[in-house]
Amino acid sequence: MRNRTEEGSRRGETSRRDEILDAAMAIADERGLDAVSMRAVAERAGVTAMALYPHVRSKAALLDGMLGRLFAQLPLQAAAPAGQDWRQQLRDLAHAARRLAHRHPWAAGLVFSRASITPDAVRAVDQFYAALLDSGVPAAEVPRLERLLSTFVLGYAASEKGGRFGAADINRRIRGGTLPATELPAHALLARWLEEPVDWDAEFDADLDDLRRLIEGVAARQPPA
Amino acid sequence: MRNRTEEGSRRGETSRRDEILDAAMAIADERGLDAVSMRAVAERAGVTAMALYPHVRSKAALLDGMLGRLFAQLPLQAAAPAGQDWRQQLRDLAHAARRLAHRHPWAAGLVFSRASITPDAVRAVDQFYAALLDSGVPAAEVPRLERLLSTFVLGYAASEKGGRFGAADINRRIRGGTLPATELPAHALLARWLEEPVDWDAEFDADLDDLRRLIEGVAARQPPA
DNA sequence: ACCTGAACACCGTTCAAGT
DNA sequence: ACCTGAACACCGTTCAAGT
Repeated sequence: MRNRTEEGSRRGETSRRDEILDAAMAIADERGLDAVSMRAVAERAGVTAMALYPHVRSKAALLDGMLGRLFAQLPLQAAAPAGQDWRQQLRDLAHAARRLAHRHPWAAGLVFSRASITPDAVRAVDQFYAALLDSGVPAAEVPRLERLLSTFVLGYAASEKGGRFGAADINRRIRGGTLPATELPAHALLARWLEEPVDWDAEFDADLDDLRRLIEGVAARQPPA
Repeated sequence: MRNRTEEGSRRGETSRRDEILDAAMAIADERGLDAVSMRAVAERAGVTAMALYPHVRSKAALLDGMLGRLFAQLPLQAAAPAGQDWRQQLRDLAHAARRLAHRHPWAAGLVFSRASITPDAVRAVDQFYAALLDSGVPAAEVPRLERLLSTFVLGYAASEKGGRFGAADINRRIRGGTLPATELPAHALLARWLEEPVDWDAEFDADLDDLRRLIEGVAARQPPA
């Protein structure tokens, strides 16, 4: 039933469910995830809150549906032409995921808090698997490396948007404040580099380069068949 | 003011604020993060909800305080004797963080959604920095690699607890269900390995090994001074 | 200084009732 | 089949009032 709805939406038939998810995503984009209440979504969809329940089982299901919509956009954005270099394919997927997280800041945090396994999410993972298989990594290692890479990419996006990385800029304040410098010897040694502002785009690319080398290292551990 | 309270608590003086945070963490451990309401925390602390506000500015501040308490336990658990091998130090820190996330499943998701920069969190980062400096990585690269590693470790713990990794077990169901196998060519090739249950402890260790090699690779790019 | 009671403007969800 | 109104048991937070 729900599957038919999702498959229907893939063929361009805009269902009631899709209208509800669109309303919820618009509210999250404009006013944050906390503003997404059943009542607010309903008002935007031009209906009462209780009218949502036949289309989304619960608020949790609504949040899962929002994530599902995002994943649906991911493989399209990456749009990897077959036969492309696996390095470029992985880079494109990683950049597409980060771009999506920038456009929808609520998404990165959400992805860690629910097991959202929509068909679209599986399709994106399949592209990941294909690129890793191309790299020459042993098949038995592919699922693990996909999880390693996707965990990093999603975690990076979530850290940027959630503010975890913001801590870097405040290190100086803390260091000069409550904590004596003797308690933070490594910070003292790194002071010169901690005071420079960080280029998050460049850092993401540098990380992806190092992770590509990690993959090549795993591939080299065992000669390809 | 707040700093005096935190420093006080480090010296064993149990403040009112600490009692409140203890109550909140106990509720989160027992009944999940959603059960942590101001009213529930107050009841457990033997007081009305409004009496909390002089001690924690808001519910958001209460959540930050809970994370702060967790970070306070992190460096102690790792308890790195000076002069220990940097590889062992990083492994210990990673394992301590994951153990903490297992004991308090609500924490991993929370850490990505707020910029919690308590003195204790900075202390933990300092240990990370120190180990990376020991590895021979250029100082300019240390902050980036600390973020790369901590993002992975926290993301891994959050994925385990939040259910994101659970998707692996369900891949079969999806594959046999709504999606035609032709749309998931890489899943088809990997079927043999996707059907085996995953040992998450072993996978975490394998990931840490690969990341250690990544660090050694960065260190080797430029000869140490 | 610290706590309380009542109140305000919200939540997610159920259920009987309408058409 | 689809939607509504009223209701239930909650939220976080403010504020005047108590001691």
